[in-house]
Amino acid sequence: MKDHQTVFVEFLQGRGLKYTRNRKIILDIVFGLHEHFDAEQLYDLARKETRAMSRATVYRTIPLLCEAGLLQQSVRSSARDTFEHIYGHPKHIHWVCTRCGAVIETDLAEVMAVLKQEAKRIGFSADEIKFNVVGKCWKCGSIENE
Amino acid sequence: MKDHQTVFVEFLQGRGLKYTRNRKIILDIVFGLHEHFDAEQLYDLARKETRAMSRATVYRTIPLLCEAGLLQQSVRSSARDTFEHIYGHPKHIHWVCTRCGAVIETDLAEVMAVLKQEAKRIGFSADEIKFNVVGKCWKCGSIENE
DNA sequence: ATATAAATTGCGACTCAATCTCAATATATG
DNA sequence: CATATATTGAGATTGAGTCGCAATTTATAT
Ligand SMILES: [Mn+2]
Ligand SMILES: [Mn+2]
Ligand SMILES: [Zn+2]
Ligand SMILES: [Zn+2]
Repeated sequence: MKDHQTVFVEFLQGRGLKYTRNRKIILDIVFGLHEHFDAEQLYDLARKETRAMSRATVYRTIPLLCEAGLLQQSVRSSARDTFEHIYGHPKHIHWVCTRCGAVIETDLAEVMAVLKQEAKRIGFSADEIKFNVVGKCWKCGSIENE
Repeated sequence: MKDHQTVFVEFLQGRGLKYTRNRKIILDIVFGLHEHFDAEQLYDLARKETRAMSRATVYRTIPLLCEAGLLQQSVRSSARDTFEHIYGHPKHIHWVCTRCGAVIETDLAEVMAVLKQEAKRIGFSADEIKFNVVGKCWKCGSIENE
């Protein structure tokens, strides 16, 4: 399996785009982070690497990473898009607790079998899977009243 | 099964809120519509019923309907939240085509079995399910190059 | 190295969905 | 009717995300 940098470089080349210093910084942060993050967090981290980094560049790089199959929009939280790197990671379900905000992840493998069959049936070629379940985690579910 | 109006009235009562003329208009539109819609569309339709209807009221009523279990945020499209009434409707997967924008729906019943088991295992009480698959529909998938 | 063409960048203005403020109005209850 | 409380519309405000543009960087060719 190619590493994420190779994937990105090849993606950029195929589009006639350049693997620049700023894009490298962003890529490294994205694959160094192992939680969900939003654009602002990514910007803050990138700013620590170099002062020559603007929000615009961050916002412009995110869709490139998504189109390269490296990043994916995840759970939308408090009116912000959040993201997570997906390259080399198994697909998973997000269980989002509406009380404490926790996001639990569980494997999606079992569901994938059913899903692939369904995709074949309707002739759909799937790129991204977003499976979010909203409710209460085990901790918050037992509280109920306060 | 209670009708949606009863559900809403009881929900409002339980909160010490009132079943007003505007809320009734919005509820009726929401359950008269059978496609996904956004707040602006709902506002436009509500305006046809009465001029005494503001965007603020529409935006304020939507979360009430969601909390009552009648409405659910659906696929987010062109930077807008879209919604669909869910009360009395089976859960379904959304297959979103990135080329033509089509949203195909298929039943989620088969997946639900696996999901319920998983929910039990991690002690999560699920309220909403959002299962979106992004990719290309059968029509757009065969185009590829242009 | 120098020249040329093309892509990238930061800055800050801009967009626009969604939220908030607040005074006027509607509603429920007794 | 009187009182208390919830609702409402208008328009201001917020803020995530986008865009235009001139300056800069990068790749490639001479
Ligand atoms: Mn995740
Ligand atoms: Mn639907
Ligand atoms: Zn929780
Ligand atoms: Zn399509």
